[in-house]
Amino acid sequence: MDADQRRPRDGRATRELIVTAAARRFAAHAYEATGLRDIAHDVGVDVALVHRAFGSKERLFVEALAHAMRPASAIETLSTGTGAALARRAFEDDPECGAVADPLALLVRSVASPGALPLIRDFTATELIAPLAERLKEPGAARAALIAACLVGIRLFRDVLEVEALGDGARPRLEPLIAELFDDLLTRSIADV
Amino acid sequence: MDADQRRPRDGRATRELIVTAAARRFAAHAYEATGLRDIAHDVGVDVALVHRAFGSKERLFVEALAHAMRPASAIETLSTGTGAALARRAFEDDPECGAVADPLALLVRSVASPGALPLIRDFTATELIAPLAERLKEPGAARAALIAACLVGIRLFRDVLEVEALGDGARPRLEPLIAELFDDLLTRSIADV
DNA sequence: TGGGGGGGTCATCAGTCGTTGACTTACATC
DNA sequence: GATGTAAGTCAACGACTGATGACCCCCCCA
Repeated sequence: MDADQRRPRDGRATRELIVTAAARRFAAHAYEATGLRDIAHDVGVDVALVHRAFGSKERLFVEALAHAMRPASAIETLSTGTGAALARRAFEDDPECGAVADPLALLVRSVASPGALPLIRDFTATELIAPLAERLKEPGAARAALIAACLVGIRLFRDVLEVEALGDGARPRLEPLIAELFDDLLTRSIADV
Repeated sequence: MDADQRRPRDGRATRELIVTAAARRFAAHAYEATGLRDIAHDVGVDVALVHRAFGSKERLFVEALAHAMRPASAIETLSTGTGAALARRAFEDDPECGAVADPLALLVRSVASPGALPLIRDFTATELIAPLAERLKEPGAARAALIAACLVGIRLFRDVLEVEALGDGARPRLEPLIAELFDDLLTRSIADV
């Protein structure tokens, strides 16, 4: 962008820039499809610096994931929200995350990327499902996982596969339906065996 | 495997072998993570042959997708089935597909793989949602897309992310719940605007 | 004012990938 | 049995990836 005026040599600041750019790249394309060189170019910096600042691409990815999580409302919305709030997340990014990428978008894009898989697996279990689970009535983990799975599935179809039937045009009719669905999952009693 | 005894030089037969091996590989790992060399090795053949037989990796992928679809019951189950039958597909591969890989597993693994994305996008729209849609009551496309999205989401969490809460242990409690969910999606009236 | 440490760059490595074209071998046909 | 054609192999290319290590230079501190 602004080519001539040099950025001050501030390690912390550029680290922040890199992680933000990485989060955006990873959320817009998949893990494999995003090169360190792309991220470096966004920041206006050499690849080697990106690599040395985080040690490896994988480390940078988890850092980006954590960074996107930081405006903690992301999970907050998911765990305290009603079915309606959850249904909203099926159609749009968390508005609270501002400049940072929505962690849900990040997850959806890079799920099934072999390199990112173990990272996302861990992230999903400890950061997404576990905190959500302990706020729901038993069996919390199952409810949480089911809701998260459907949420991810819908966003996958909407954002990645761009399925027409789930486009913005269908939102007015579908969002209430999905809200009811999620409310069901949140509250309906689940029979033992 | 059997190193010394050569397979007869039958182009059609080896083509079949290649496409089958490809379907299995693509269903077990992601598109990007599967190399033509892996597939060639499975069949016991040179990479160049695999490539020349299908023109490109992408062509081989769509061929594998179509091949997995062939025991057409895959879509049949999805489109004629009740919520219970659909819920079953959330927990296991279509038993009808036999030696061939379940197209759903194939789709789940490679969704979000940048290389496979346009192919899967097309496949999902024309082969999965469209035939399913025309058998459901209005709005069929929306119902179909929603069910498919949740199905893919759940299998993604189960098979790829290996989320514990959706493991086989939880199946007895969850499958009926999911069946009710899908029945709702199949039949519940959807309000206009 | 002069080191020194860290931010930043550069060239390059090692590896993998899909792809290609020239080559060899088996089989079916006359 | 010669021959044409398709099946299959081999070696290599070019592009791209993440990762290194040597290097430069700015800025702070003594």
